[in-house]
Formats: sequence, C-alpha cells, structure tokens
Amino acid sequence: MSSHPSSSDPSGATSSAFQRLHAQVQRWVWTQGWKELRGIQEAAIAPILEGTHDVILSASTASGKTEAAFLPICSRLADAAGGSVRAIYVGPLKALINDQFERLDGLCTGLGIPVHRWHGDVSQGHKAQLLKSPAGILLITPESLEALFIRQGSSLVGLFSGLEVIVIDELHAFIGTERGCQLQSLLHRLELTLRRTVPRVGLSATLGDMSLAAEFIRPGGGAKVQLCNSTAGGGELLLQLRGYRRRAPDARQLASSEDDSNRGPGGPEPADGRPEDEHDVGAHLFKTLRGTHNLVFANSRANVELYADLLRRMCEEARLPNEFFPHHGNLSKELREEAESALKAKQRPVSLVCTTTLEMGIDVGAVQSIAQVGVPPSVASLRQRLGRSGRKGGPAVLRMYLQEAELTSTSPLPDQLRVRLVQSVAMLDLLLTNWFEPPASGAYHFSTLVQQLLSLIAQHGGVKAGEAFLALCHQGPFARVARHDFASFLRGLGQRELISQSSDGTLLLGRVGERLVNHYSFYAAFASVEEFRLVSGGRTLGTMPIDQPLFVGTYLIFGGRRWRVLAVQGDEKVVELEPAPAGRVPMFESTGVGGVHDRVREQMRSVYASDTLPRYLDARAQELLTEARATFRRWRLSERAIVASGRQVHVFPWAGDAVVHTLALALRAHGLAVETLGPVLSVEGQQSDVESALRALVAAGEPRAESLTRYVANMALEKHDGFVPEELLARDYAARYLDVQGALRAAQQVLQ
DNA sequence: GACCTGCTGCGGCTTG
Repeated sequence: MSSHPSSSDPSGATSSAFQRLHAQVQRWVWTQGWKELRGIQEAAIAPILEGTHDVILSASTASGKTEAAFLPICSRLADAAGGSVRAIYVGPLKALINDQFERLDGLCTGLGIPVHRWHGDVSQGHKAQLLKSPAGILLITPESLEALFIRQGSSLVGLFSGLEVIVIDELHAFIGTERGCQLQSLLHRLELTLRRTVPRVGLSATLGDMSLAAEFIRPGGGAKVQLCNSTAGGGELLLQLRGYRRRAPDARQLASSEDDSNRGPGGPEPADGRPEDEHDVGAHLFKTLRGTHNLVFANSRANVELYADLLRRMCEEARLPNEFFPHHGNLSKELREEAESALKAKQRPVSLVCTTTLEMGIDVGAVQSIAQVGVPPSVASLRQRLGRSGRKGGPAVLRMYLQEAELTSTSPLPDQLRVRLVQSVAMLDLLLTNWFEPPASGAYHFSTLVQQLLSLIAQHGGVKAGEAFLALCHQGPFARVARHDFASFLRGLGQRELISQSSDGTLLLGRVGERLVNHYSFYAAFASVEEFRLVSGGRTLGTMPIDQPLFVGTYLIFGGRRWRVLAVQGDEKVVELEPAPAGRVPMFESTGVGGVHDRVREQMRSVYASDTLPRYLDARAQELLTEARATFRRWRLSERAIVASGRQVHVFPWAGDAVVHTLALALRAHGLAVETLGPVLSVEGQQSDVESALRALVAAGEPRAESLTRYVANMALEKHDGFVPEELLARDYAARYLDVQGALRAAQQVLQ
C-alpha cells in the first residue's frame, strides 16, 4: 500500500462515490493520510457496493487494486452478522495471501470483520477455528479450496451460506492455465452447492483483450461483466539492445569439456572455461548495475546461477561486498526472502538475477533498471518485467543482451540469419506499439477434468453421470466437452480404475481414484517432480530434480555460490554440500513447448526487409543486424519462402510456433526428416520433395488435425493426461499446439 | 528452447 496517491482528482476523498463508503471505512482512509482515492478505487465503489454484477479491476502493479476491491466490500460487510464466511479472496501465492492478510487486517479490525487465511502453512488450529465459527473474509489458495471441497464437502453449505462476493487476485496468472480452469470449476461447483450465483471481482495487471478476461471470470456470461480500467499511461522508456559475438561452437565445446569442474580454484577469466561472451555480458552488467538496485532476467535457472556466480566473483575481485543474488523456483524460501528483503530495504546496493519469479506478485520496491539477458519468452512477459522499473515518475530503463554465433564457412542458414537478435528487435517493436500476446485459449483441459470429476465424487460421496456432466461440462468450465465425449472419457477412467459404477448407476471412486484423492498431492492441478533437498551446515539451500546425477565429489554452483557434494542420502533425498572453490552450473529439468505468436514472426519478416537501424541498438547489434539483413537479401527471402542450401531445404512460413509445428508434422507425415529453429523449418532432401509434400497437404484440404498428432512422441503433458483416452488427448493437443488452417495458408504462400 | 504455483492426516515423539 502506498501513501502517495497519484490521482489528479482533487475531490477524490470527498467525492460522491467516497461518501457511499461506510463511515468507519472513510475514517480508515483518512487515517492512512490519503488525500484522495485513486481512479480505480473511485471507479470500483459503485459496482461493488451494488453487488449484482461481476467486475474486473485492471491496473498496473502497486496501483491500489486490493483496496479498490476491499473498501466497498468492507463497507458491505461492516454490519454483517457472523455464522458464515462473507467474502472469499483467492490468491495464487501463499506469500501474496500473507501480504494481503497483513494489509486487510488493519482495515478490518476497526470494522469488526474477522480476516482468516487458509493455505498449507497455516496451522490446523486456525483452520479448525474458522470451521467452528465461520465469519468475515477468507483468504485462500485454489489448492486449499480444493481440499475444502474434498474434506469438508458436507459442511460447505454451512460455511458459505452467507457468501456475498468472491475476489480473484492476479487474474492474468490464472487465465488459460490448468490451475485457472480448476479455479473456475471450484467456483462453479460452489454456486451449485449454494444454489445461487455469487458476484465475482477479478483483479489484474492491464490485459490486452478484456473480453477474454471477462469470459474467464464468468464462463458463458463475459458480456455482462463490468470492466474498470486504470487510465494511467506508460511513462518514458530508455532502451538499449546490446549485441555480442559468441565464439565458434567447437571452441565453446572445448571450453566446457568434462574436466572443467575438477579444475580447482577458478583463476582469472576465461581460464576456468567459461565462454568469453558470457563474461563480456557479465562485465557490462557489473559495470552498469554496480552500486544501484536492479533486476536481471536471465530466462533459465541455469543462466541465473551462471550470472549470479560470475557477478559475485567480480565483486570479490574488485574487493567489494557482494551485490548480486540469484532468485529462482528451486532456491529455498529462506534464500529467496533474504534476497527480496535486501533489495526492498535499499540500505545497500543490491541486484537480483532472476527467472520469472520476480515478474509479479512480490513487492520488491522500485528498481533503477531492468536487464534482459537473451530473447524474452514473450512480449507480454517483457512488458510485465518492464513494469518493475521506473515507478517513481522517472523513466523506465531496459537493457537487453543478445549473443549471436560467430559465423564460419559452414554456419547453417538460420544461424546466419541471427534469428534471436531479429526476434528481439521484432518484440521490442511490438512492445513499443503497445501490442502483446493474448493469454492461451482453446485447450480442453482434460487433465483438470479428471481431477474435478474425482473431486466432485469425493465431495458428495458419489454422483450420477448425468449430474456430473451438467455440473462440470454443460454449464461449467468444460463446456467444450460434448456429451458423447464425456461418455467415452468416463469409460476410459473406468477402464483405468479411477472410477467405478454402482448398480444404480452412481459413479464412485475406483481403486486407483481412491488412492489419488486420498493423497495431498491431489489438490494441485499441476504436476510436480521428485526432488533432492540441498543442505549445507544444517541449512536448506533449495532443491534439485532427482534425475540430476549428483554423487560425492561433484562440484556445483547453486544459490550463486560454489559447492562440493559431501554426501548423498538417497533414502531421505538429501544432498549435503560444503563450500568449494570450484563449481559448475547444474542442469535443471525442462519441459518447454514454445509459443511464439504469429504476429512476432510477421514482425520479424518486416525487420529483415527494412533498411533502418533502430536507434536503441549498440554498435555490435547494428553490425549483427546488418549481417542478418545481408543474408536475407542474398537469399532473396523477401521474394521466396523456400530455398535449397547444400543437402538441406529451408522453409520460411513467417508464422508462429503452432503453424511451424503443424507444418513440421505434415512434412514428417510424408516421410521427410524435419528440424525447426525458430521461424525456419530445415528439411533433409530435395526442394522438389518438400514442394510435393506441401502440395499434397494443400490438396488434401483441411486434414483432421488429430491425425497429425500420430507423429508426436508424447502428448501426455499435463498431470492426469495418462488417464485420458488417446483420441481425446489428441484433440486437446491439436487445440493447444497446432494450427491447421494457418499451416494450410502458409503452405499455399510458400508454394506461390 | 522455459518458467512458476501448491498440499493433509496421522503416528511418534516430547513436554506440561
């Protein structure tokens, strides 16, 4: 909560909307020293007080969205009786719930509204107390809400009989995900249990397509959702993209060879084998960020560790206290919180090197600048990262670091085209025009349907198939699943013993289903991997995937420091570490399916075809872009989309990953060996083979997309996909990751 | 060529 309101409306705190707040709430606003309410807070009062419509409040981080929702909500709850929970707040993070608990407690104490939090770290005692005398506001995670349905199914009505509103925070973190689908289902099931609708309030960072968000919070009724947007525009942006030339690949392979980790104390660079380019990027980061507060987004956990270690050693060499700390999902809560509070305190210079962990949610205060090392995963994510800088009226500062291969006579065409650099330029262009990707849509979420069906059975002790279809599919979040598909879905679950059917047709939990539901891991809609716990001197540093080969004597970089493995306790899944002078960056498990949007690839084509050099490029980046454009022209790629080079044929559909992936499967279906690198498909063979395969694709018209999934190695990507019948899984995969119509259009254009 | 999120009951122990 900020004590510096920025609204320009001088009548804010005495406006007619403000006058509608409960007298005690008005008093609380005054005691905060606020001179006026912010725009979003003002706008939210009327629709939330009315309590007849769903509402979305969207505004940038730290704009007072929580207060915007809860000033009117608390005004309504101030004189409400106990006996039932009156408002539910659903948040995606335990840390966020703890934050909001502290903030709301101040407002609610004076109003006599009890505030309860409920998540995995909350004691049984507190939970029992709420169950005994339910009242006020409940702050909860989707997983704990799931647990309530399964474990307290019969007391749900009593708990929530007087429920007036449901608040969903960080809406954008839920839209298009399994977890978001789970939440939609739980909220719908709650309304079915209460036999009435309960108005929903969604809080979100600014969203591109508000209709998607509206449809998310009220499936089937998005048009009636009231939208409150903050009008605050983006401030000034200072931007630089820096290019680096990577050493030739074979030189790099030598440098990172096997015995690297046993080389002992690291000498001056690059003697311990790090490629020169990472060191150059690190040196510039060190020089520019040292002495101030910054966030460095490094894309992968391995890169976070690499740069955190590199920057820490640069501090040591300069005889400075360390200013650079890593932050990612495998680091222990303690290490992460230490890093966050060091940055937030601003008592000494601190920069955090992070993955997506600091994109949202946790408040680390204002930072001087943002660094992005490597291609950002999406324009939307880049925008979110940029939102972390330039809060106090000053300009936002973004530095991007891009490494491109040093070319040799044998460099493949995609390398010569420097697709990473060009993609980054394209994404910056789109960012500057205020475009960003909409959230994913189109998935069937069968994995979450498995979870929700089992949960529904557990809640009621048993359920008729027809009732389950009505509750989950017909008007629920799985509306795209038709009745006959639901029937084959149920047969599949029956065969796999997740469910069984009693003589009167009631669905019950089967042997396997019983086991699943009775384990606490069932409450989450997403899967998790088994991991080792890394410990040193009795302190937990974090976790590592269990398939990582860790044995006594292995050197490791973790938490931005260097370690040697002292002992591995396989039974307890604990690895003991001691500080060491040498180390190597570990591999983390990864499961990526890309998702570059059509629009980004179209923009890339424009970047290649253009002659102007963006002013934000440094000299090296200009040089690299000029080389890339020369290659583009030499191969006449503005006139043709298919070229032969040596024994390979390259196809340029200039479309997003769904189209590229679909074309790759279609070519594979014709027996061709295909590899993709970013926007380019590289095919072994003759150009005539590729052309006739594409012609066959076009002539066949729109093939059933699912038939192409025969060439996908593994379609079971979500938690319970292993229980879903193959045919349905194929349909879900096609809906998520393929674009048949786009691929047909692209094939026609390539053949022209 | 990736990233992140979440979690209960109960047995066995100590302590008042």
